[in-house]
Amino acid sequence: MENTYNPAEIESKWQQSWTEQNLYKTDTTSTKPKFYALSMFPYPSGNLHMGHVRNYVITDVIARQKRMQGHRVLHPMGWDAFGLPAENAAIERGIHPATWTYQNIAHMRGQLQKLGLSIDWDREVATCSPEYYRWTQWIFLKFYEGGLAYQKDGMVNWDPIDLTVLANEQVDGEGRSWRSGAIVEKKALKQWYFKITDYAEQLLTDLEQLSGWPEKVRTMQANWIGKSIGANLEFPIVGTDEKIAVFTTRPDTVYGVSYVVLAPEHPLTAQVTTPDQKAAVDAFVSEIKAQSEIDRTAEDKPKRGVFTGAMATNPFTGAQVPIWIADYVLYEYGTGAVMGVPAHDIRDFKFAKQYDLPITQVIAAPSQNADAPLAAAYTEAGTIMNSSQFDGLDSVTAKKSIIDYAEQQGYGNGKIQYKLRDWLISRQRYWGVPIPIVHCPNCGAVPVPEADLPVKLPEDVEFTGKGGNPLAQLDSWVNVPCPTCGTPAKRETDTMDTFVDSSWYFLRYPDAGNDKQIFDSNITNDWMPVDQYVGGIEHAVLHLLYARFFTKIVRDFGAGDKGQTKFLTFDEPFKQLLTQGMVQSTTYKNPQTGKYIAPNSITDPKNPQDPVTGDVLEVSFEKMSKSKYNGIDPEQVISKYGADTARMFILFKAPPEKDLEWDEADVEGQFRFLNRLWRLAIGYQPKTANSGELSKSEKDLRRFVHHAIQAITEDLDGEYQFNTAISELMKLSNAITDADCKESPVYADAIETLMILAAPFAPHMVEELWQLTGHSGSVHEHPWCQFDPAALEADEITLVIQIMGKTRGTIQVPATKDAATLEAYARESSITKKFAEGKEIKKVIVVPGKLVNFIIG
RNA sequence: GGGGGUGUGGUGGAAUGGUAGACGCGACAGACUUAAAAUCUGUUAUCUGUAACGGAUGUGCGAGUUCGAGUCUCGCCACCCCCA
Repeated sequence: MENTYNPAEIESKWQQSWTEQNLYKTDTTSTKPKFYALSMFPYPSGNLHMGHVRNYVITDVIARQKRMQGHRVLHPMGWDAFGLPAENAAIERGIHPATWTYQNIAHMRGQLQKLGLSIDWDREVATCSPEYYRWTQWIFLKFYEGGLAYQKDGMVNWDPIDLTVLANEQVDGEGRSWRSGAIVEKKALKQWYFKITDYAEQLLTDLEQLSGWPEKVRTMQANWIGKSIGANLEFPIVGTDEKIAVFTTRPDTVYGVSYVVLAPEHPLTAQVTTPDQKAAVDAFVSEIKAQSEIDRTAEDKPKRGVFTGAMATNPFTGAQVPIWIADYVLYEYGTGAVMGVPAHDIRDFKFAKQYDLPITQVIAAPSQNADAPLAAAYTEAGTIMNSSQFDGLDSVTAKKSIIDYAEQQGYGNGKIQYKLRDWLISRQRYWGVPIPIVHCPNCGAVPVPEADLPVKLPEDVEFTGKGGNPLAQLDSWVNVPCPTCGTPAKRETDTMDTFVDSSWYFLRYPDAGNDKQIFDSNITNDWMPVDQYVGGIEHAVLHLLYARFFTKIVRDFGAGDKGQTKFLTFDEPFKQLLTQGMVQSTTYKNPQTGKYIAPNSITDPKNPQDPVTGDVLEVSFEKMSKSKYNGIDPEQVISKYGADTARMFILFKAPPEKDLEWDEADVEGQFRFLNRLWRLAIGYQPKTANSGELSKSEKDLRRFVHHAIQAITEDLDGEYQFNTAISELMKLSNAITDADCKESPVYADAIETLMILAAPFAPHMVEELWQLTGHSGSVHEHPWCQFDPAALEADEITLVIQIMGKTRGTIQVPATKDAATLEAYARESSITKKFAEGKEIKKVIVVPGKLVNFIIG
């Protein structure tokens, strides 16, 4: 019998064996309760990194434990396989994007398999395969049919490096592309959009259903949707019949309007501008086009604008106010026009100060010196003033009264506004899902008939990196007859944002092989919603919002002939969400030059110095990345210590939602623990039961075993505290080592329990031990342990004695829940006698099983 | 500026309002060894003390509630994230 722990050998052996046994094939026949465990699928960039490992190991432990607990588990994996890096590889290295992508998938699948994940590979999907994107196109057609996909001319975010359009969600706080990092430009283009704004209210209110999501993610989504309640008010333009509609969240301040602002792009801008202001306005408009949205709207940047020469009437006061254009007003938001109330809005206040516009206060601050002019905008609630019949109302009530009045008088109406804007899905790139539309000179935009799907990507394409979208240059693909009238027509050459692909993949896994329809709704409704979704916090807004949006739309498709009114029977796709923290590692940075230094060029890690300049380096933990030279390759860790050690380390080192600091010494610690576990289990012989009363040490060990079962089961139940679960495994292992009843069946039972409890965490090693210790079948099919509350009862307890709430010592007493008995033991103890000697005991607090507290005077 | 979060030993982190620091890492000491590695044993919050049992302080800071607060409440401070 082999008796040293050799991870490399046993891991590959069991990975192969499990595959041959089909051990992780999804159970589709039993009546067990279902559990859908899902990891966010990876982009096949070429190599697995530690973030992936953490993500998939967490999901795997959950899946394994749920299986042992008697669930039928769906635990699939796939590839978010469209996207720019494949196309860039094609341009740089002359490899076709498909070849590059499928090579990467094959390589990364192999890396994943080395982790010992209990994945059902029969359900693998790749979003770039025609079998998959056929249904992405089908969804698009349904969207189009339902008016949820539409084309619009718009000012779009243009990435000058990737030569494509980006969604708002893909532009970061500095106005840079999330992928290329280039400063995004504004460009007018006809683009395809999804009407996510139709679902804004549902996406907001249904957040309340998501009690299994981190509060943080729900808040971020709510902020992104950005609901505000206000009014559209109309300001007639003096000397014309036109009116300027403004959206405001503060109708209560309408009597304080001192000017009206149009967005520079607003169609009325050109119309109202007077001849003598035209030159200034035109110059300003062209200047604004170059600016990012962030620069235009940030509150701490100076606000700039130009007077158009025209005037508008405030319908409430009859006063005439100037019409301006300004950088901080965006055409896409609201009505593209705002009213300027300098006294009660920070930006308006700055603007008015800068251009010397009047500041009229209409809300009194509670503790304000009545005569002093405002030093800054007062944006809080208060009492209305200078507002005719509304004077004296509090501003919150006045908001509603003024909206009512505006509606009566025909000045405007109440309006709910969302910050969320429609999702721009057009991308001018090759490696994505072709939008299934043909543009016909007679019929306009014509959807490709469902029977003709998929519209396949052509393969004979040249990638030069020049001239934009390669698809648009491929005449043989572009030129097709119109599906309706047969006239020569042209295919849409835009492809879809890859976030479209990942917005519905979780609906496909339950019926991944279906080539007749997107999925059988009975099967998907059976498995969905996902019981536990695990992934990175970086998707808090983008992917998770889009996936929720898609789920609601697909739900509303209806199933017609099946007599169902809804295609999906649930509102939200992900019941529980776990956002795992980053994996960080040591970085060395030269504070003088700001450069990161590779660890292998540092001679003394305890006193790190720049090998070139000799400067003392800053040491910190940062997210692993190539540019910081701090990446740890999962494959190297696995080949050195084995996947089980890597799994244990990553789960033990930090709670799952927190950042994890990679530390080789801690990895070795886990390797040592697995070795101890190995030696412990390998030496035991199952004994036949000996009847009779258990000895004290047997009882103690049994209590320890059942405590561990309880603690680990609770740690894995919903809250997922893997770190404390593993510490319980260690404690149990320590207790077994120290036990002095090694011949007892209790001892054998303890070791067997330890193996079962450790199985989800270190699946290979435990499987090997299970077999070596004479068990048949896989430990992973063994039922999870049940704890016996009776076994937790101790004969003796440790009673804490407190005097005036301060712990003074402990005594061992026979276990009882009776408060009077416990108090009596405590009164008798030498501790109490010492501290309460000669004093009156005024009050006694007894917590059964825990403590006795004496209040003395 | 708004919203959310975090703050505990040398270190990662544990603690249903009930013995703060579980478990691990590191460090120190010892056993084994010619030696090292591996393994095993012990010590390890701070200050202080005795012959010995010990005592005081301690969860960012300051208040409060409570017999009792790392945990609950209020006010600060620092850092992080998201949105402006």
